[in-house]
Amino acid sequence: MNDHKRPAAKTTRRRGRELLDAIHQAVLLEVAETGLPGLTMEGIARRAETAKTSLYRRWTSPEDILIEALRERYPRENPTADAGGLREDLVAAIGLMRELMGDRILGPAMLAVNSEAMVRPELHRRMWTEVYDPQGERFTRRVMEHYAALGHIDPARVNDLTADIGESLMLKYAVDHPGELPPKGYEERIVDEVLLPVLGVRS
Amino acid sequence: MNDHKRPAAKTTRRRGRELLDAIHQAVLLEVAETGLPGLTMEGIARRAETAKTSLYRRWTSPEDILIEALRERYPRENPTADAGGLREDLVAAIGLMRELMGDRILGPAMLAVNSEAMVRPELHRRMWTEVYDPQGERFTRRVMEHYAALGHIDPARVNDLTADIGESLMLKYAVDHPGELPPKGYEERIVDEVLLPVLGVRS
DNA sequence: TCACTAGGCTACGATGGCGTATCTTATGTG
DNA sequence: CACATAAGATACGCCATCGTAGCCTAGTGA
Repeated sequence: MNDHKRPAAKTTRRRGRELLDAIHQAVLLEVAETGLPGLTMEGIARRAETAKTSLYRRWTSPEDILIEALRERYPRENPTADAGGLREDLVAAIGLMRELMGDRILGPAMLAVNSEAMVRPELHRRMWTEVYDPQGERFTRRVMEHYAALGHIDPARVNDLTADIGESLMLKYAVDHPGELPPKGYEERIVDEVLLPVLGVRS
Repeated sequence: MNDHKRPAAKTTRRRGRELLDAIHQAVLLEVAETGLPGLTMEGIARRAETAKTSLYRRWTSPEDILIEALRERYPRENPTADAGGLREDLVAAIGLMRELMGDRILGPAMLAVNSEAMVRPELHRRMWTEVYDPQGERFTRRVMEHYAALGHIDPARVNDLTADIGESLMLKYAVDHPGELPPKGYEERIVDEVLLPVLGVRS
């Protein structure tokens, strides 16, 4: 059954950037579906419609592909502190996390990776050194420090613990409601009912 | 080399409770080490030093064994509200979570299960219906409601969000510091710096 | 236009888990 | 003490992934 002219889909051979993007896409979809431990070279190859050998030529493990994909795709948003006052900036900072969770591809992928990272410290370290660190992060804290410097809030109230509250509540929501996003207005509630009181801002 | 009395280790054939306990122990250790997706009938059998067939006789999947083991071993502590006043009770309630995290066997096992559950809603549901629900839980909330009923705090401040803060911060600590326990005094900081201000208790 | 390179295809033995069947034997009960 | 039952041991065919080898070919750029 060998045609002289095969169907276009088969004759077009992707290379370089195009192929790389397809593989990155594939590894993210794959990990979202099967979980990190279920991530396999064959699976990635199947989904990317490429050959296993092509993968082995460049990477030595599924995890390497994944980390590379994440490093490229992970959002590097620049949080504009002082965009709308303390309250709005806090809401926006926490909202960044919702955006990530809500991303149809990145969201589930990050979830899968992070849940593995809880159990594998090396992976956790790797994510920080190879994915998160290059970007910065810690938005909420930056916002808090900004307004503390302006004298709007007591600097003593800004620390590792208080800066973590917002993200931790979003995280817990994800843990308690797998596959769901927090309801509309959740960030606002976090800010109004928790963060502002903690920062000593009276409503 | 056949003594009438062989070495206890080989001649003693465990059954019933004794064997069951060994299997439960094995599945917990196993899942802590390999993660839930790595959990396998053969692995459990090896670790429990029993035969794979003995496992298949009673269960149909590694996960079933695990859930059963968790249901039996999961602590069913009765939170004594009103043991030492609002602050102390809150610290104690959050401390229950540390106890669990610190348990050398149950801690890692729960971690592994929960991280999988984030990605597998059915597992999440199963944990709630078959492990958590039978016990009650929601300690922090119970404490808060107790003192709200006494008029010590504003009932309006007690809700799903505020009741989650303590556990969520402990959870985030676990996520950010795999394999570590929060430092001594962490629960106290959570209560003093976050919960009390949120509940409107002035320090 | 031609040669080189990157990508694609197939096959391979190895490993390890799956779930089942079959047989042997220890152990507590009646 | 004999027996029914629960536990242990061994073996099987099946399947998926592993990582590598060998070869083929499309696309690119000199």
